[in-house]
Amino acid sequence: MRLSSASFIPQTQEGEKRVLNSELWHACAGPLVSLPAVGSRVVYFPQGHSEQVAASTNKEVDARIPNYPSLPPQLVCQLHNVTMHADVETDEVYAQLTLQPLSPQEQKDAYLPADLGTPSKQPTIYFCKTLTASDTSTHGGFSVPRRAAEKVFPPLDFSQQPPVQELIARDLHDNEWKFRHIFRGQPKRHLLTTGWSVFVSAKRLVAGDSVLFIWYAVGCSTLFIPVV
Amino acid sequence: MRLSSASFIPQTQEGEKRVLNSELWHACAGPLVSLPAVGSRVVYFPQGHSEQVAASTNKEVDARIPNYPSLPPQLVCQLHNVTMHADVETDEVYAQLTLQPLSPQEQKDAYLPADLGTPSKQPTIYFCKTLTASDTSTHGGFSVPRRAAEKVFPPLDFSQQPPVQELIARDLHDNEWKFRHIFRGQPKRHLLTTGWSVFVSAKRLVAGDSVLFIWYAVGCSTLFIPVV
DNA sequence: TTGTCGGCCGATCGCCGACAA
DNA sequence: TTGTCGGCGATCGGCCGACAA
Repeated sequence: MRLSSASFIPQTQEGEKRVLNSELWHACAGPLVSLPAVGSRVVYFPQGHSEQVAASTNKEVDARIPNYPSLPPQLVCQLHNVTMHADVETDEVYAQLTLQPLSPQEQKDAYLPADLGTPSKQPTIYFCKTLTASDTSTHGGFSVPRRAAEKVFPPLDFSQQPPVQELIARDLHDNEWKFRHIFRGQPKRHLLTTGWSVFVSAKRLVAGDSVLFIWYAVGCSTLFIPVV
Repeated sequence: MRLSSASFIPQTQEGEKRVLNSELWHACAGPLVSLPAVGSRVVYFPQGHSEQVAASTNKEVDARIPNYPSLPPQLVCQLHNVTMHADVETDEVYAQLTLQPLSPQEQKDAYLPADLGTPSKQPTIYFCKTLTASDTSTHGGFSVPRRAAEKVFPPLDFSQQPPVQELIARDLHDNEWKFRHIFRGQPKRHLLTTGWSVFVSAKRLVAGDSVLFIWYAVGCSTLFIPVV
């Protein structure tokens, strides 16, 4: 079971992009995941790390994390850098932390309480849906929950019949995805049609997987190209 | 550019299968590749190995081959085991050698001239073709060079009109592939049709890639099921 | 001898509202 | 409100010989 995500993010500046992707990263990671602040002190458990990597990759871990017999079970470290990543194949999010072990003297020299990390902020304008069999079949498109569409997608032009627009979104890897968003049927409902199946097959989504959309209202108008 | 291969190998016994896959492995590796015999002495160059791995994977090699500053530039080793492998994704062949470094004393104790390796024997009954645009397009099948088909494929029943049969082959991973082999057209030519496109997409073959067929005449008749 | 193409037909894709849960 | 389905048109896959390199 996997989670795919897309955000409607304008590519205005590098700085802004990084901030927005950080928000998408946290939205995918969930509210329980928090990252410690750069400069704070963290305790690193080599053995636990080895076991977790071995469990998640089902591979021998020796080649990646050499077994140093002299390594202590836990190390007090200073956090130098934090970068957010997403697996190229699965979109699974993970973070890379650069740690520097502190000598016993350094630990005494300037003791500071450990940073517990800033709690992850969930974006308010987003929705997450578990995909149904119909959503992932080749027979049709993606049925968008009504309140989700009204909250997250830019408003449709209801003077058109039927109301329809093109959505352009970007995923964690900054890939661009285009979706045809239409409001049709009896009773009326929001659907993503053209472009949806490409996304499903590219992300290898199956029923039971989840998809997450977030939206930034600011400066996005140019990205949503209304279809005449 | 990649090489895909398939052999028409009966799955009679484990032992025979191993021998046959060894032949397919050597056919893919090419005549210049030879493997030293188990028990012989080989010289291992850690630095050269690191550089080669780094070049072929385009990745940092530090994580896989730790840099031991005290490691000598070359090590005389005894070869304990040789296993042939093929990459699951690309079918690229490679071998895994288990080496044990010999102490200076051991090297002196029983000096034997280094084994230069048994030269790789190319199977006589095989053919290799570089795929054309037509071979890999979705429009049609695979055009088999006439002499290659007559040499490697089992003979067709020309009393049928057109002559046609089903070929069952196995690749290096022991996966089974079925191809419809037909002799038709004006002028007449050998073609692989049904089943070919599945192979192309599964192996992700493109024009310029090569495909290699080998055939063992002994005991293969049951594997070639004539289509009525 | 064989690489590419037009023709053709069947399978699949994917958009539509109907309908019911 | 929304998951699934039948209907259907459009597209694509893939088998055929024609033809020429």
